[in-house]
Amino acid sequence: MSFPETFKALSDPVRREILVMLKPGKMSAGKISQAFDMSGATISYHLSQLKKAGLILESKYKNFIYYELNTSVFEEVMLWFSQFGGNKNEK
Amino acid sequence: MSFPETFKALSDPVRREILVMLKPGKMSAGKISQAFDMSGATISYHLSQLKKAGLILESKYKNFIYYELNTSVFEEVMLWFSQFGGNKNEK
DNA sequence: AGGGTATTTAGAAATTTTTCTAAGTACCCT
DNA sequence: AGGGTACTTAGAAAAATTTCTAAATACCCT
Repeated sequence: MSFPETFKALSDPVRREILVMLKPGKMSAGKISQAFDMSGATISYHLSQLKKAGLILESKYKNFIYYELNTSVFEEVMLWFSQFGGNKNEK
Repeated sequence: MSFPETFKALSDPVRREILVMLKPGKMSAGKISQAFDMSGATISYHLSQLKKAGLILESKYKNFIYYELNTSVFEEVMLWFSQFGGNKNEK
């Protein structure tokens, strides 16, 4: 939820890859896990970090837990970056 | 220089604060150091991380080393974020 | 040249992060 | 109910990061 947490969450390559995987839409923890050569517990840990940072949302259906991007938090981070004038689309 | 390095560099609060301090322009290592309750060696370490990440540039004049933002790398990071549609200014 | 100032480098301690295995929880489905 | 699947939690090991002090480097200036 807090800014420092969000940046910490974004600093790990595995977590960034998860975010990219979620671009098309919801995906279950197990399906996400399959993409990595790591234990399910480790991926669960990364998902919890992303969730704590507010970057993803979770929902349950049957035996599965689905994760999806929370785009509003991305906007906040973008806003932080825009103070450095890096935003070419700025007026 | 590499993407993962850049995100790692941005994950630390001290380093982000340094970046904000550099917005108005060049500043010497010593002057930056004064803003923090840490040894000069520690700030030097953080500056080296930011430099390695390409986020800042260094130049020397007399007995001082000056650091300044390297805005082009910020743009690259913004670009990464824009894939998530977080950029409100996008066409 | 040589003392002084600014900053970095080295090496080690402290802290945090990442990862694993094993065990636990929760829900599905017959 | 009870076996099975999906996922998380706990606890510990391994790895990476942050910080410090002390020493080194580099340049200024008289």
